[in-house]
Amino acid sequence: MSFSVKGRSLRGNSNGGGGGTGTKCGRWNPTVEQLKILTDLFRAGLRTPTTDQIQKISTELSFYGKIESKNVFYWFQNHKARERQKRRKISIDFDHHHHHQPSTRDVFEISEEDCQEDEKVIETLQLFPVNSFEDSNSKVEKMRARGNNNQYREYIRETNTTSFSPYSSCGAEMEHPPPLDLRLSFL
Amino acid sequence: MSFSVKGRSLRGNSNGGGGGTGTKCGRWNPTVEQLKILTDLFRAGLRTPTTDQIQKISTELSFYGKIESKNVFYWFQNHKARERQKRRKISIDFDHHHHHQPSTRDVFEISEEDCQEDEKVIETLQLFPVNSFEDSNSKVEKMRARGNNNQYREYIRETNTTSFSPYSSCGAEMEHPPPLDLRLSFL
DNA sequence: GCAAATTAATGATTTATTCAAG
DNA sequence: CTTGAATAAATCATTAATTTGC
Repeated sequence: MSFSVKGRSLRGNSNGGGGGTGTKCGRWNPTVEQLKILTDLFRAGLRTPTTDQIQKISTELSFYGKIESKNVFYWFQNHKARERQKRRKISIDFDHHHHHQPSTRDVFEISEEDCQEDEKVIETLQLFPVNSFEDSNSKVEKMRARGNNNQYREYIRETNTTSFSPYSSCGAEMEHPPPLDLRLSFL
Repeated sequence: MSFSVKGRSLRGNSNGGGGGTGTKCGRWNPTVEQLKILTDLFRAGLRTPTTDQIQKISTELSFYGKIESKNVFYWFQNHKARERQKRRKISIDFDHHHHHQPSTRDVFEISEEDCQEDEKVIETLQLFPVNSFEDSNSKVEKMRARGNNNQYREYIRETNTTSFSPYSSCGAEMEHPPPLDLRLSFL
């Protein structure tokens, strides 16, 4: 019996420099902004940045807090792996599940009318599961027709790199980061 | 505020499935018993029940009132999401309260790394069928079950497995449902 | 006390992701 | 690159709580 006692210590552990206890830095801890940018890059399709890209990202993120190139490298490594892991687990469960039970997906169709005045009526007949093996094909077809989400992945987020950064010029100290769309253009 | 009173004329739906008393059908409204069981299952670690688990749960809960599989599915989806949401909000408040700085850890925006989803501790749930004398306050928050897989989104449209309770036909008198400890064993 | 009015919960849908197969 | 599968997040919509004026 394994609990996953994953000590998820409550937040607020402002470690990595702690409350004035010396200058010792533990491991890198991304700030919200850093995390947001990294996540956006990931969503934009970036998975394994090149050394050059890592360098640029690191530089960009350094505006929001201390960070090293290796942190960026590790982040992508870990994030990619964990996302995959998550999906893989689902797949395993899925297979396992279907190994024990046939898909129940294409069974019946919706009967919006199971709400009825008199609860006495025995709807059991309609509701009885029954084996819909012979009919499954048409049902599946219907499902397919509806279920397709033709949403193509949006790699295009980066496409909007209009190559202009109000911050790139002049050495003015920037107080606030540019909006995301612009920030992503540094790559 | 912010309630969009959208036309959709009410069709005089008085109440949905409330406790097995005469009803029409609005949306499903869990009875206390149903809610208790669902909550217990969630506390026990169940997060994303499989299709067959949903079916069993639904059947079990039908002893207490009308219910459909999809209700169970939705309940877990919503409950899981809202627990997560709640936790996230707490974190934010916590951080605000502590004047967190941008340079420190700032994890409230889902960082996959801290936000552990439901792990897989299926055995835990399935192996402690009975004897779950849950005092409903133990700190087994870490326990997670991952029995998951396919989501109902499509399934629900094709399926309409209303579990009918022997009670829903009123008059019929059946033995009272078993105590909770036993009830949880149906999974 | 009691409903109309308003707010809080929460059931039900839709949308946006991710990985991976084709 | 496209599409299939399976969500989780965001949102919509309806019901329950509650507040409020009488």
